[in-house]
This record gives sequence, structure tokens and C-alpha cells, in this order.
Amino acid sequence: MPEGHTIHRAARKQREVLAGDTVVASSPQGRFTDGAALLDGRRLEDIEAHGKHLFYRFEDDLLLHVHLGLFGRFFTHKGDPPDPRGAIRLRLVGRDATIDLRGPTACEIIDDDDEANLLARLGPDPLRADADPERAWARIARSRREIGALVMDQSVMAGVGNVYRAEALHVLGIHPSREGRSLSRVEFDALWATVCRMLADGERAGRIVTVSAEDAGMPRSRIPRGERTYVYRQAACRSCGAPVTSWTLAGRRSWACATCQS
DNA sequence: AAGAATGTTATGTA
DNA sequence: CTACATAACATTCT
Repeated sequence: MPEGHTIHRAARKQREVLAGDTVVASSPQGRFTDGAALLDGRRLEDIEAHGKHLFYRFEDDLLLHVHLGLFGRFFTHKGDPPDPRGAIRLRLVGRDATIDLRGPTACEIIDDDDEANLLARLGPDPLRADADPERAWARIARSRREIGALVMDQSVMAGVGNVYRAEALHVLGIHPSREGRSLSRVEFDALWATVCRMLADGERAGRIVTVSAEDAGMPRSRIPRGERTYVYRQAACRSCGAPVTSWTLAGRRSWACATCQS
């Protein structure tokens, strides 16, 4: 479910929903029980997103790290807290909203060292004002790894996942298998700008729609599911109609248009 | 109803 | 040291 846009959106919405409240975090279940006793009843002070990672700062300097992984999801309930459904790993209870977390790969109490180590492994996040694209360029410009692997490597840039990898490289006409170091500075600048735009769009809309209104022949908000991407999970390119090839790149399925991309 | 999926990490191999 | 493959783990949907 989540690429970087989902995470930033969650942070923003949760800040809104919980703003000004005394928020109580209740006992995570299952394999995340370690931090339960510590979190219980503590007030939430801040939420921050870095790439696909979320950091919750609680009173008494307690820091909760959440990573949704492939399946993690938040569920927001207005009004009184409902009975827990399924394995709730974290429950944040505000004055008039409850947020449940299910299926994360990480939901753990960490210390400042852990946090520093995590952040040190993250490249610039296109959704953050403090992102420095030069760090990404420095890695890409001298790497012989495929660009399709590099853009999804969270230490190169933080927040891009499988959908944006396919879509960003497609609109730029760059084949995912090209070596990083074969990209020109102009191409990299366009790549960074595209990733920034796509992630920001996704955060605003709450879903990924990379196809333009012109190409779809309808407002982007009304494009049906399954038609919102040019090549991702497509058999034919939604831009030119040519066949889309798919193969495994960096452990994930990858797509490219035979004619648009080289 | 097996299998795939908007992810990461640890470990083994070359 | 780099790159790549595999397994493990989380859950929902088709």
C-alpha cells in the first residue's frame, strides 16, 4: 500500500485529527508488545515522516518508530473508540478520533541512537523541505547499478516505491535498466523534479494517479482504478499503445514501454 | 484458494 | 567491497 506519499499524508492527517488533544497510545499486541508498557497513557507530542518511516515523539522522550512495510495500514475512526478488529499493533486515542494500526513491519520504541542510525541510512526525501538532491545525484552519477534499482534504494532517495519507479522513469523516457552513471545531469534533474511532483500529487490526492487528464480524456479524479498509470501493471502503454514489457528488477516486478523508453 | 502485492532486512553466494 | 538472490515478516484482495 504505502510509498512515501502515503506516509507523509498519514503524518499530516494524524497531526490534524489529534491536534491539541491529549493522545493516549494503548498497548500494541502481538510481536510489538515490547514497548506497550512504556507507551501506555503517554501524551503524543509530535509526528514526523522521513521517506517511508514515521516517528512519533511522546512525552518523557519516548520515541516510537513505525514502518508500514507492504501491508501496514492506518484506520481512523471518528467518535468513540470501536472494539479492536484484528491485530491492532498500535492505537492512538484522541478526543474525538481513534487511529488503529495494523500490519506494520515495524512498530517499536527506539532511542536517539536508533533514530540517528535510521536517518543516516535514508537518502533525501523529495517530500521534505530539507531534501538535498545533490546527495542522490552523487550516488547515481557514479553507480553502475540500474537506475530502476537506484530510485527504489531508500539510501539513494527516500520515499519512491515500485509504482513511482515505473511511472517516473516512463514519463522521462528512461529505461529502468540503464546504468545510473549513464544519466546526464539534465536527466537527473528531470527525474528529481518528476519524483517530487508525483509524490506531492499522491499526497494531495491520497492515491497514485500519474496519467494526465489529457491522456485519460477525463478529469484525473475520475480515472477508473487500473487505468491510472502509464506502464505500472499495464499490458499496453497508456501513452502510445505499444506493448509494455515486465521483468524482475531489484526483487520487484518492473515495467517499461518498448517504444517510449530507452 | 493460492498467489500476488505501493516494503525492508538479514544472510548467503559470486 | 559490490551486486544479486532468497527468505522472512506483515495483511488483504482476487
